[in-house]
Order: sequence, then C-alpha cells, then structure tokens
Amino acid sequence: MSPRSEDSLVGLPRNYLRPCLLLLLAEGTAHGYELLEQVADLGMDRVDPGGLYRCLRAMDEEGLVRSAWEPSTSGPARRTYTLTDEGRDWLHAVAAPLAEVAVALARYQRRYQRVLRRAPDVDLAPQL
Amino acid sequence: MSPRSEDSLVGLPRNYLRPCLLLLLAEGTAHGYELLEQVADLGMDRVDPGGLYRCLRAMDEEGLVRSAWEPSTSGPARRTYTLTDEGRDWLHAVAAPLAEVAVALARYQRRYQRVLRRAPDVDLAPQL
DNA sequence: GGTCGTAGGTGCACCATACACATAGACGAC
DNA sequence: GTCGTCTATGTGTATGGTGCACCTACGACC
Repeated sequence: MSPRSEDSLVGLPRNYLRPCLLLLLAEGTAHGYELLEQVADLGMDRVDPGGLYRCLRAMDEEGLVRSAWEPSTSGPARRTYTLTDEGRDWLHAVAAPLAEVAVALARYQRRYQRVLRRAPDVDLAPQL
Repeated sequence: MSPRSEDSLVGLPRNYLRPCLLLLLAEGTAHGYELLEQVADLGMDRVDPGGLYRCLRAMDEEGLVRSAWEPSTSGPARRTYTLTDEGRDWLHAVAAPLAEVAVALARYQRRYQRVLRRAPDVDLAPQL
C-alpha cells in the first residue's frame, strides 16, 4: 500500500483548464482539437477531450470566447474560438490568484526542504 | 459580469490539504485545531474545519497518521495526530507531483507575461 | 469495405470542496 | 445560574470539477 507516483496524489489547481485555454486563445485564434494538443505544453498532459470541449462551450455561453464554424477541405468541420474582451479581462483577473497558488507552493517546498534537512535518514525523494 | 478577484476563479491544487497536513505533522505532533490555524501559513486561508477533520480522519484510517486522545485541563479533550512511517513515505511521494505543478504554473506565468508584453494596451493585472 | 487520423460531442459516476449546522467542555461576565 | 465566547471535534448535504467511457461524422488510404 505504499504510495505510487502515478497515483493522483495531488493534481493541478482547480479550474486550471480555463486559464490555460484563455491564455492559448490570447496568443491566437484556434480550434478545440488544436488546443487539445497545446495545453500539454502548460502542464496538462492527458487532458480529457470531453472536458475540454465542455469547457470551451461553457466559456462561449459566458461570453469569454466567441466561436465560429469553419469548413475544412481535409477532414471534418472545425469550430474556431476567439477570445473576447471579457475573456481577456478574465485572463488578467485570474493571474493574481494563480500567482498566489505559485507562492503557496514555493512556501510549501521551502518548508518541505527544511523537514528533509532535519531528517536526512530517508532516501531523497525524486525532485525535478 | 466582470470577474471579481474574490470569486473562486481558480483554486489550490486538488488534494492539497493532505500534503499540507502531513508536512505540518512531519514538523511535530499536533491536534486538529492547531493544524487548522497552521495551514493558513501554507496558503490555505479560509479552510473548512469540517473538511480538515474529515481529512485527518481519512488519513488515520489509511494509516498515514496515528491519533490519540489527550485530555485538556483548560477546554475540551483534543485528539493529537502523529505522522507514521507510511505517512512520511506519502509526504515524500507527493513532493514530485507538487513540484511538477509548480513547474507548470511557472511555465504558465512566463507565457502569460509574454502575452502581456505583446499587448500592453491593457492596464497591468495586479501581481505579487 | 475497413481502418486510421481528425474533429467535436454526450452520459455518467466519483470525489473533493463548500457551507451549514451540531456537540461539548472550560471560563468569565452579568 | 446562565449566557456568551473560545476551544475543539465533528456530521449532513449540495454542488461542481474531473475522469472515463462512449458516440457521430468527415476525409484519406489500402
């Protein structure tokens, strides 16, 4: 019953997908499948496609993004998403809370390192 | 409908309470009410007491901590928690995933800053 | 025809979280 | 004495994000 690293002991911040998508859309218009690959660069590996499309749909209904169908010659039609001004506001508003999370994590890690130094009898935990 | 900073736009990492409690218990035995105040130092302000006690209870049943009642002369009895070896393993195992989250957040922020520089027409978002 | 890659989507169950609320001992104030 | 307050530990419940499975449809290739 020892903990295994592949278990979901902890996860990314709650609702982290939304800022990721908004950030990517702030860099340029894109469609869902494209975003599905790009969010991996932001730490979200193994994203659930269903959840991603649902998230985009929700942000569309909330006015954070605008969507438009775009026919494709090679494959099914794609829905392209564009960031709205409100979505940009949201992106800026979420920066502060995210920064706070980063600060909290930094504090945690500093404190964890202190515990490690105080009890160096354990084999060092894997660190990046 | 503009986003307000006090809204829960994003939150701390999922399951973040567990590592926090284990880290605090790695620093020394404590009881729940004490931990309730100390987790604020790790970024968890406004912790739900119910959730904290439930978390402690769950970790007790999983063998990550051991609990013992301790009578108090000034106030109700308190339940003191002690970290077990298994709990210490868990603490070390969770360090890597947490570090990954921190890395992901750092990447996000760097990329967000790049977007900010590319579109400096907006008033700068509050940053720590 | 069958299969693969692209593209978007639904249904559902689990579980963490949030919020409200309950209990109980000790202690000082009125 | 009992009322409120602080300490201390819980329960009940609803919400919602997340993960997993599954489905549709188009184009291309063998």
